[in-house]
Amino acid sequence: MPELPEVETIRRQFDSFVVGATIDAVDVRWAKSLQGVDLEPQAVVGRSIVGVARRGKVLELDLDGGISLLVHLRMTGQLMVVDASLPRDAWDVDTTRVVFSLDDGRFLVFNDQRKFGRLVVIATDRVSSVPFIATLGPEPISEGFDGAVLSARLERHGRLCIKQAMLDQRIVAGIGNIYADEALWLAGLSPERRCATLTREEVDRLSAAMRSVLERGIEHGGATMRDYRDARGDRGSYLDEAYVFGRTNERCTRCGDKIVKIRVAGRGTHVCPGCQRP
DNA sequence: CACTTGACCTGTCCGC
DNA sequence: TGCGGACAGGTCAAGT
Repeated sequence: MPELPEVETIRRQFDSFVVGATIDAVDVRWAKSLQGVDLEPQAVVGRSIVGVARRGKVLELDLDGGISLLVHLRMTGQLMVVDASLPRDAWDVDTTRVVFSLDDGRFLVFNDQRKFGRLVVIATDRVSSVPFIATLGPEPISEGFDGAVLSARLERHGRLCIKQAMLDQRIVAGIGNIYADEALWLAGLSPERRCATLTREEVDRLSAAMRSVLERGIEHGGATMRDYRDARGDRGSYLDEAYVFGRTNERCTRCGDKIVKIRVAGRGTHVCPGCQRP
């Protein structure tokens, strides 16, 4: 379940060792995985990767000629760059959906067990019109993000519980189930609190906690439950450091209470009953 | 308009 | 052992 830190990890890797390469060919194994908007998916062939960006959980590869390749990994998607020296059966597996051949002999491989991920080929100046980009809220690790911004974003959603609001990409971009639980623990807030009941001081704490856990996630190369891999095929180690996520029945490092897993807004949610009181 | 449910997918784990 | 069903989770479309 790649969230902001996982996608940012991949973005940085692409920035350092993929930008400059040219796509020589595309092999599509599952047609729905790669789609074009007003363009054939094959429009990427012959183009070089000139830049890479991230918007929320979406990776944007900018190609020359004004074309972009958007990558949304959703739950089980993996985007890896493999060296030509690796034997093909080491990386070409039955979950491989799309393979891009690069001009330097490497392959850009999209694996996705559950086929939820999407690669979208679109004109760069039309990227903002793609549904999963168009409605994105502010970046929680950007310079200007603070309690005032978050407070304004929550204003119209007073009856929503705070965890559900955090998962809504229109309110804030890039947070998923893992980092929502982590940020709420760090801020000492119950995920079930209604947005309208949060004081300004609590929203300040929460905005700072979001930034903190996301940056910590990036430092650890993201979080791997089962499927997430970075561009090198490596796992992220954040869950070794997690405060509550995946630590059901373990002791809270802050108050010693036993961490429990509950259900909030239909999602598995990890909380410390001691320091996240409703 | 706000909120909920279903669809998209496949693998894993649980209980019977 | 075998099997049905719940669950995992991000987003959009459709329904209430």
